[in-house]
Amino acid sequence: MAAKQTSDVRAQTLDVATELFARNGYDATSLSAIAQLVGVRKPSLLYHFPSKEALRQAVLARVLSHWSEVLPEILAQATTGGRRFRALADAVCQFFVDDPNRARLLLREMLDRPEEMKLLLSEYVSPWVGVLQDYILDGQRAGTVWPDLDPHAYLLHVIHNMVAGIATADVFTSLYTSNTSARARMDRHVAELLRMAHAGLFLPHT
Amino acid sequence: MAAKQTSDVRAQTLDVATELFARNGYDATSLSAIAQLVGVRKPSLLYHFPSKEALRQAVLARVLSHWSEVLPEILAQATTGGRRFRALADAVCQFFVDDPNRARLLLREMLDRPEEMKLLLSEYVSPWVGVLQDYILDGQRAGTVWPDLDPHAYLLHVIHNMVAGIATADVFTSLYTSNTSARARMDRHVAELLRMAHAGLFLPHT
DNA sequence: GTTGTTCTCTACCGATCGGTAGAGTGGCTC
DNA sequence: GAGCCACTCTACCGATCGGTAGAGAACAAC
Repeated sequence: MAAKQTSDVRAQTLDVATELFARNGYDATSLSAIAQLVGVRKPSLLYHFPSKEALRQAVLARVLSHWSEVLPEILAQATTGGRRFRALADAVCQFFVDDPNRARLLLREMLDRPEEMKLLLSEYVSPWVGVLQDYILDGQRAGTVWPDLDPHAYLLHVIHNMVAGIATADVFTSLYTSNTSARARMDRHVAELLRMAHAGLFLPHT
Repeated sequence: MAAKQTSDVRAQTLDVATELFARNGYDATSLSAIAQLVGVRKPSLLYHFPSKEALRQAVLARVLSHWSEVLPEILAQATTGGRRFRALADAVCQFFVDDPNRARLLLREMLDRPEEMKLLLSEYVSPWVGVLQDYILDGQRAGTVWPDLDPHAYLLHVIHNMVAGIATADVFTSLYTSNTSARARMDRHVAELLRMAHAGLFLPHT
C-alpha cells in the first residue's frame, strides 16, 4: 500500500478529524472513531500525530492557515467604497458557507478554549480589523456611515455574526416555513445577515 | 445534615452542573467533578438524577423555564412602537448578561444536539417570533422599517446574535484596547449589538 | 424500641478513553 | 543478499468514565 503522495492517511485524518471535531466536539470525538472513518487503526493515527492534542492543533492550524491564504486575495480584488464592503462581506460568508464545519470548529474553540482563541484572534483577525476600522472612521467623517457606530465593536460583531450565524444556521433555518431546500434556506439566511451588516453600517442615501 | 428545604443537594447540583456544562461542555464535564464542587460523592448525585443525561435535561429545562417565565413580563410591560423594540431587546440582552452561562449553554446545545434544539426552539421561540413578525410587517407598510428586510430571518438573526454574541463576548471583547474592566467591555459590546439591531430594523427619521 | 423513609456513603462493575511497546511488512539503497 | 526507513499492525497499559449494589446514618411515626 504505497502512499499516493507524501501521506494519504495524514491528509485523510485531518479531513475526518475536522469534520468530527466540528460536528461533535473535541471531547466527544475519540481517536478510534476517527481511525475507523479513515480506515486504519488507532496507533496509525498516533504515528502521524503524536497525541490527540497535537491533532487538534493541526486541524485548527489548517483552518486558520487556509483562512489567511484566502483573505489577502479578497482584500486585493475588492475595490473601494460600498462595493468593497459588499465584496469583502460576501467572500467571508462564502468561505464559511462552503464548509460550515470551519465556522463550527472556530465557534467551539471559542467556547472550549477561550484563552487560546483570544491569542489566535488577535493574531489572525486584529491586524485587518485595524485597517477596516480606519476605513469606517473615514466613512463617518464623510457622513456615509452612522455617526454613533462603534467601529471596533461593529467589526467584531459582524465577524462573529458570520462565524456563529453560519455555524448554527441549520438550527435556525429549520424554523423557516416557506423554503424547502437546505440550500435555499441558507441563501435566505445569509442574505439577511449581509443586509443587516450593510444597514448597520451605512447611512441610507438621502 | 438536615435538608434546608426540599433538597439542598439537588438545587446545588443544578447550579454547579449549569456552570460546568456551560463553561466546559457536557462531554468534558464528569459527574465526579460536579459532585466534588457540590461537596458530595458521585452516587449522591445519581440518587437525585437517575443519569447524567437526565441531569443535562434538567439543567436545560430550568434555563428554558426561567426564560419563559421572564418573557411574558417583558412583553407585558413594553409599550408600543420603537420604545417597545428597545425595551424588549434590552431585556433579552439583560437576561443573558446577568448570567452568560445561560447563553453558552444554549449555544453549546445548538452545536451538540441540533435536532433536539430545533424542537425546543420551535416550542420556546417560534410563538412570539410570529407575533413580532406581524409587528414588523406593520412597520414595513407604515414605512418605518426597511422594505427589503426579511422579517422572519431578521428576528432569528437578532435572537441568535444576542445569545451567541453574549456567550462568546469575553473572547471578542478581549480585543478591545481602551476599556479596562470586563463590565465596561461587556456594556460597550452589548451597546453596539443593540445599535446594530436597531439600525438594521428601522429606517432613519427623515 | 421498632419500623420505614430519605439520603449519603464505600466499594465495585464493565466499557472506553488516550497512549505505548514492539513485532511485522513492503520498498529503497547499496 | 543486507540494512535501513516508513508505516501499520496486535496487544496491552493505567486512568477515568457513567452507573450499580448495598450498607448505614438520621429522622419521623407509632
